Amino acid sequence: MVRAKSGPDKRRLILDAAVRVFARQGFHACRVSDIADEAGVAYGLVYHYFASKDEVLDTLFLERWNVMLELIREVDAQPLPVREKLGAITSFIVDSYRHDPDLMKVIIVEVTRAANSFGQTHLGQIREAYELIGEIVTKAQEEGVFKPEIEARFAAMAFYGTIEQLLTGWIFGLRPQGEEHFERAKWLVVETVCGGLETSVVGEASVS
Amino acid sequence: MVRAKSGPDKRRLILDAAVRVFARQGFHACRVSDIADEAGVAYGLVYHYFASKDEVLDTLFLERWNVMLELIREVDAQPLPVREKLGAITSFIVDSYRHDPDLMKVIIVEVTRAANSFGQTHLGQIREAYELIGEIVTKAQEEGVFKPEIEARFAAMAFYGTIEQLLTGWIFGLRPQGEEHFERAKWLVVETVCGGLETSVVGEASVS
DNA sequence: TGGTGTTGACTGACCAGTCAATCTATTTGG
DNA sequence: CCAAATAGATTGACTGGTCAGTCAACACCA
Repeated sequence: MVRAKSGPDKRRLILDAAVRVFARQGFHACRVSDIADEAGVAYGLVYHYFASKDEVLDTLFLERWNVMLELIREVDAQPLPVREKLGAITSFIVDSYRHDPDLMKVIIVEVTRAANSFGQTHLGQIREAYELIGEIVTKAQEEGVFKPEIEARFAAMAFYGTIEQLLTGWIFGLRPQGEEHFERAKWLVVETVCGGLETSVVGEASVS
Repeated sequence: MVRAKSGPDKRRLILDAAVRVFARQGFHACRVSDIADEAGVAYGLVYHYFASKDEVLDTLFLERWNVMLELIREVDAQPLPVREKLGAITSFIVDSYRHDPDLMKVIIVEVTRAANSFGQTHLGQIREAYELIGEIVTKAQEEGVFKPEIEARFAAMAFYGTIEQLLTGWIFGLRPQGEEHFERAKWLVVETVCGGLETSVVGEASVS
């Protein structure tokens, strides 16, 4: 249990391999042997570390999601303007995708689907994120920076929905990727959600 | 081939049963025999009307998605303010959910979010929706109603992402449902996406 | 020597898709 | 007006292949 010093941590090896395989073939379409092969490990070892194929996916999701929840809590605790708080969260998620697109693909594509069949486990985690973001919005409303007529819960949903759709666009290859796009996307998300699509200036419309 | 007058159209029966079964158990988790049983029809008949289990899902998705694309085209062609155009689209999708939640659940959970299997097959259709909404945004930008600095494609994505997240919330029981909520949601989507979350008035913030 | 890590062949269940037979309705021709 | 012929609709038992999970044995370290 001490798992001591060196040696290629096989458990980690399996998890990382699973990410690649799930991303490439999808959770349902891949076999456990694909994961083992990808990890360069015997079939049975997967079952030494995980109770089932499902548990591998669960682990991947929870590992990452909890890091995100922690980040949101930290951000929320700091005395920053809403735009910066939402910006920090957006930044974290976009950077997560930049750093490991496969993992984010698996989380977004496979877990939402899984929330259907097994595990209210994930639903609880997802709800938690909603609520934390909702609190940030509520505070902004109390400060008078955000409109009171849009419920905080709904606002949180719109914010998260925009980000998730952004990642989905990247995952499906519907949106351009690359350093510059990632950075610009961060600004776009915050600007769209906070400022809206309409021109805020009062002046009349000008046509070319 | 004439399929003439009456008789319970078995093909339709199978499709409707499939919606219920897919919504309840998920596409992968259900058996073709479940669909046949639910439809009160022999196993083999499913294969008389459809080439495969996949084709049943394909059919369900395309049937509905094409109606939506048509609606968007019609709305776009009319000379209405952007808010009303986006409102009409939102309305259509929300009403689709109200009318047949199971079907929308299947479309969103099994197709729209399935980047590997079905999403890939229907990328064209999904992209089409993005582009049509993008055109609406572009026109609004030309009229000076929408900001030019947020790319139309991104705006379309934020809009669609918000709606999809809304339905996802309903599907997984994370958001309250019912007539009043459906109607209010329509307004909220448009107000959030167009007007943004921030208070538009210039005055300073007031603290309680 | 005991415990943890590691192996991979094997099994038991499951299920998509096939197919030959049966049924039902419509058409033909006598 | 009816019988035979034709074509589609409907049935469900069966097959072939797949794959998650098991397990008994072996390797390596303390």
